[in-house]
Amino acid sequence: MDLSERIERRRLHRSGERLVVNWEALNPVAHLDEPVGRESVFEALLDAVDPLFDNVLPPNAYVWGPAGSGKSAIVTALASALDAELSGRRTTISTATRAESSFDRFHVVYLDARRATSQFQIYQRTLDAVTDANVPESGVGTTQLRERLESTLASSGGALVVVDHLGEPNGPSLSAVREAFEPLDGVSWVGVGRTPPEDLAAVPATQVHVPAYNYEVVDILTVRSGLGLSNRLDHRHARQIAEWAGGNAHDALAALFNAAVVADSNGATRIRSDDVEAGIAAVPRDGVPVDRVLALSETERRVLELLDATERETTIDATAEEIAARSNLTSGTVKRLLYELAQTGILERIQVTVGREAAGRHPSGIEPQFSVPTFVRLQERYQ
DNA sequence: GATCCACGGGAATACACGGATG
DNA sequence: CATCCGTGTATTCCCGTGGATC
Repeated sequence: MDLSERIERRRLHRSGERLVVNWEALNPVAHLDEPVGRESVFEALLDAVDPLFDNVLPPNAYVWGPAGSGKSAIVTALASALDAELSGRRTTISTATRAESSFDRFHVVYLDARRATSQFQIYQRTLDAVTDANVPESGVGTTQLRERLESTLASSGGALVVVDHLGEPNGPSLSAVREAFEPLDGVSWVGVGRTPPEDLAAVPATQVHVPAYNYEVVDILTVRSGLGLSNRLDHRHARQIAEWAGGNAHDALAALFNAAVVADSNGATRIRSDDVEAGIAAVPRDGVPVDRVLALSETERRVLELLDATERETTIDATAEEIAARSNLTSGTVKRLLYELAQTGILERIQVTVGREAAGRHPSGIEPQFSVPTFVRLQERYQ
């Protein structure tokens, strides 16, 4: 640490200034109101929903692109902007004439398939978004909920439902969304996923391709760190992270977030090279986005938190015992959960040398496939 | 009483390996 | 030498139960 940095640190310490002034700006799971550098994709999306501006339901559509290309950032921004725009005026999209005061208008609804995993959830959350009335969370059948959604849509102005994160393990597929909304009048939907349309059956004809980021990742890091840090992120470091991330904005932001966590916990007032290295090292290549982990059930998240404090390089069996001892779950259940998490890609089974018995199938160990420090930090914040 | 869903528990299946068999 | 078999684990799959909600 050179003298000027010492002085700077002392000054900041005295003034109570912290490295991170806004964690939310660095949060790789959160999106800005105005995504950086995706203007042409925005235009293509607006073309896809263009009939809306003539008060006509647009055809269903499919938005697709690789991991970390900003699909979620774009569609969340678009959905809320469109909904706000359309809430300002009544529409005549629906043929129904019943005049209801507050929710008699067209809605644009954003659904996260990571959280709306069943057909029940899809209806529940959609209905909740288009009505002011209380929508039951359980105790009522899926059919009943669909009927209620149908009549609500008929009396209001209809809806465009954007369903993000399609085709992930344990989540609904594009065809599940089609089946859910096909029987309903007054709904168009936009599916969002990674799968190329040629690998899907019965894809909507309207498609928007979101290509991977390229040079824009540096800009994203610059904008985010500008909002989140009290000291400018060195451009060299931004370039280093972007280069490593190879166009995946999620991974780049996770690395930046981790670097900030390390630097902050060391009391540093700026992000240094070592922080960047550590931040990058904690994000697995071709890993799973942190939000998928945050969307898991409370029990699963607890297991993953405890897993972080567990010994590495040991068998699943031993890991499960250790976690079970610190939770109120049985080791059998923990073991099953760990296996399930491995099946969905959140953990990966690895070869392990310890504990190999003479006979029988070889045990394996497990390794997280997501950015652990990011998850742990966000998990704490969101509790 | 109905409904959805998370848990727990355990049955069924897959795999590894040494030894037997063709 | 290639396959099959038996035994012991690891892993997957499935279903009943109970909490929470309406």
